[in-house]
Amino acid sequence: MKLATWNVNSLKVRLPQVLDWLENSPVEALCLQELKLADDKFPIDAFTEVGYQACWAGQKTYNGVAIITKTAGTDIQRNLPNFEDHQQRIIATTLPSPAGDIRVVSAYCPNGQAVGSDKYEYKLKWFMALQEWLRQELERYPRLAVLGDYNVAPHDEDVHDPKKWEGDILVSEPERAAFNALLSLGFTDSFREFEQEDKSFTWWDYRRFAFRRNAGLRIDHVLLSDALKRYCSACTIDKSPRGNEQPSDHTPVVATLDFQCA
DNA sequence: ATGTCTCACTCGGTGAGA
Repeated sequence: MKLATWNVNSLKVRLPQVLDWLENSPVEALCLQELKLADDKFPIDAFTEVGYQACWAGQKTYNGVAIITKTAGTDIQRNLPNFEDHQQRIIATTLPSPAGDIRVVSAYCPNGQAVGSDKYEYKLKWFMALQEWLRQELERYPRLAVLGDYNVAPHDEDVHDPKKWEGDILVSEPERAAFNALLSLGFTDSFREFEQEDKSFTWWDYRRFAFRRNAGLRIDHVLLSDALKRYCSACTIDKSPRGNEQPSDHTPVVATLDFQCA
């Protein structure tokens, strides 16, 4: 089975691309971020028409997350229970798998704007709360997958020009420490479990022809708990939607779980 | 290059956020 994540930067604009992508890349679960639409505007009918179900936590204008699933999810959780926040950045659900139930989280971690800003402080606090919550989730659901836009490039190899970006937002040491603290709970950055091309990125600024120059960052990740990692046979970045008109500035990341191969 | 894209507010130009 495949699990995927994609920051679509407006589901209203990108819905045809998402439906097209699902048709060509069937997955058990597709985690979406930056829906930028209110709950009552979520295009649930478009997904049910093509055989998918969904759960979502929407918000007007900004943020918003969803999980598009083949089978109905249970035990749906919106937002971090331990963090007072009107911004919709988390949704989680439980899905059946051959190895038993797996817990899937779609996360849109704060961007942080600039190191030292109010939004940066919010980002670091939010990550602390995410860490505490995931620690509890892991106890309850050992098979746990956390997919999303983390807005952190974990290592210099995840940055097209590490010197230019040094200490900047998305790569600063406190942000990387917050990301590593999640891994310390017992998660693996599944992309790095496999051989990958140099300069593999998931996000490119819309400006300055960044995609054409491959001036990107790898900030969208699939974190798998130890109990799931053993089934993971591949993790890839799918740049194909960049060939569309009006592409998102992020591309999908897809992890394959093979329950025969454990 | 303050570079582009999206949405809100409101019908066109500006501000916020990424």
